[in-house]
Amino acid sequence: MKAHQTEQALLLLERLARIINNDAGSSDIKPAQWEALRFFSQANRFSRTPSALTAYLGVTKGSVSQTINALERKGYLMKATEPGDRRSVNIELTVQGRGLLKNDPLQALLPAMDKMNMAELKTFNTTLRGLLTEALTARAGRPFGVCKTCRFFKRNAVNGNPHRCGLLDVPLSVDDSELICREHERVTT
Amino acid sequence: MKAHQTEQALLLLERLARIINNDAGSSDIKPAQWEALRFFSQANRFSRTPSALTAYLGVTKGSVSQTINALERKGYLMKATEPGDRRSVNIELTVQGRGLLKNDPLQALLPAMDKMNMAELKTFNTTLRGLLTEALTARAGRPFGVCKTCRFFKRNAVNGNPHRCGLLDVPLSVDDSELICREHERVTT
DNA sequence: TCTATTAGTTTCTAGTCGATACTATTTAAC
DNA sequence: GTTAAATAGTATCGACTAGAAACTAATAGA
Repeated sequence: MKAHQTEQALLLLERLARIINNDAGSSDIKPAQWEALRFFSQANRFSRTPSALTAYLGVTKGSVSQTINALERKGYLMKATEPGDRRSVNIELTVQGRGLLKNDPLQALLPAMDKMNMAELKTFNTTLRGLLTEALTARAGRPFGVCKTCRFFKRNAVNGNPHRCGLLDVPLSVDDSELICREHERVTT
Repeated sequence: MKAHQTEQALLLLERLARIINNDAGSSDIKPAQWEALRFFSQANRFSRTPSALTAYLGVTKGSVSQTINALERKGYLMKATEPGDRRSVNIELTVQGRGLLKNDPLQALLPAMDKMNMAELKTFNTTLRGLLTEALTARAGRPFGVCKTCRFFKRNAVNGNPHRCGLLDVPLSVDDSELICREHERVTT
């Protein structure tokens, strides 16, 4: 009985995954490019680099390099050498890039989510997080996550810059603390 | 507050989707080829055709044709002309093809699912089904599903062949009724 | 019968992805 | 303080994926 439900879940997940992953909408942006745009729009300043995207997506750096080049060619992001470390590249979305995200095809799922109430949504998220963690550990990936749920996050450390990252030992603005970080380690409640 | 949970759900879904969709495991089988294998292993005899897979995946027939050719080349399936309609092709997995599915990389998610109890699993499935339906109607896709949950399914119609499909007006074995059909329309309880 | 539809294939172009080999820069070791 | 190792990224190759468009062959309909 439970085996049947499990089978169903896998089947549903697989189909949903395919649609989410594959539906590039009507624009000239391919699925992998959408994922890059989404990531860079949500990553904090330590994570807006090709290597962070590489870790996030779990693909090789060669693939990421090409995807980023394609987006740069199309004018949706810009690359700049990091002053502190001239090996690394900082990526910033252009106005066009941010504009594109307003029509993200992933938003097609919003109506279905609106039908859920708060409790259902939370349960759903917990389940998804469990599955994601399982899948990530199976391939030795990092979970990523926003600063304020990280074990290195120090709230109200100094005034002026309200928060602080205890790992990198740098100040964090309120905006920073809402963004995704490659160093994120979930706090173990 | 709810907006935040929704955002989280989308983020989680996207990452999980990427892993599910993209993890081809260690074999020489690519993601799209896995999906084709999974489909043909679960499709009933009306649905083991290139066009059914085309509808299921929501891609163009050209892509499907290539994927099927690749699998045939590798010896995981066989094509045969349908006697009744010589335009259409019937696809049958080979022993090697079925053997491959025993090591489906999607099984990496099973441990996480085992942690769920029956009620959680059912809730999860309902949620997924809602999302899938939403996503499918947005792109005018068919839901597919197993015969016994179809509105055309007639239980115990005749003896000998216990069940029957009311749409195609053909007998169905017990095995048939457990398989996925392209004509499936969910019964509206 | 002539036409439209349906099932599939082929070819083209753009992009994805792993693997491998490569450059440039920083860090660590001695 | 130079040399070695690690890190960030790029370039190229081959296999695959995907949509688009042009095509063949078979069936269904007017």
